[in-house]
Amino acid sequence: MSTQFGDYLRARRETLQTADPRFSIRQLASRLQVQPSYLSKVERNEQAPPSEATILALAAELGEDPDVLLALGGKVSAELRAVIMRRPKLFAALIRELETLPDHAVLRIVREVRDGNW
Amino acid sequence: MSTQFGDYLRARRETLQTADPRFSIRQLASRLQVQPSYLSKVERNEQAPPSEATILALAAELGEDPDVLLALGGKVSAELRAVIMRRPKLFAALIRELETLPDHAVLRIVREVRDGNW
DNA sequence: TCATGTGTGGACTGTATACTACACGATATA
DNA sequence: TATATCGTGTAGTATACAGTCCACACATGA
Repeated sequence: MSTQFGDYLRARRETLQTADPRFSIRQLASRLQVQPSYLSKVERNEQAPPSEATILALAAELGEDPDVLLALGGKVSAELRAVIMRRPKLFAALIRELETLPDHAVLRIVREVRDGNW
Repeated sequence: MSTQFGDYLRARRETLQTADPRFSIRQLASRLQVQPSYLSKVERNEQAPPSEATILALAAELGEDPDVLLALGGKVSAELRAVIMRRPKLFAALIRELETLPDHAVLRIVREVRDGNW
């Protein structure tokens, strides 16, 4: 298992906690509407990463990028999946093509599309 | 529910069956290593679409595009998800940017990347 | 010392997923 | 008229997912 999620979450939460007691497991769990013991287990990788909805809430609370946190949890957002599934052939070809392309090249595409050069 | 999957599958299989008895529910199910009653239910949308593995086997048997069939089943392949999860921020930005871009423009990107213009 | 807050342990739960097993009646074939 | 093949109906199942619930021990501050 990607034992990453819990470690990452714990590190991030503990950092925030030093400056703000609202980031104790208990208080954070309460805002996420889950049980503290559950969150504790997730942080210690005793429990698989939460659902997409909970991870998104978590990202919002921790000020993290939702897509990154979802990826750490082994997920891709339903939103992105929906975009792909609308034109599966097209996006499958694209993603496979870009798999090995370096970051800066992909970013250039993103920017050019955004600037309307297409 | 996307009542599409079953209809599509049934139509495709029946077409093939007219020319080749190997495409009866029973014989096809046998090659897929599932029960015929299960496949029958899937075709009549009485049962949710199968797992990714079974859909991929189905696509191979029917000569269909795996990504398209997966999409009809409401899924995105683990392979593509893995590519996204390796660079979630990058691919999330890209996919959202391309969401509304017309097919031909996306295809142009695919071709240009393939031709090494990046 | 007592209330409050902290993290954690153990057991259990509801729902979904992805099927199987077996049987039935209809149809076609020999 | 056996035999085989067809599609389908009913019931049941194993596993994973995404948590809950309650209890415990420790620490801190009033």
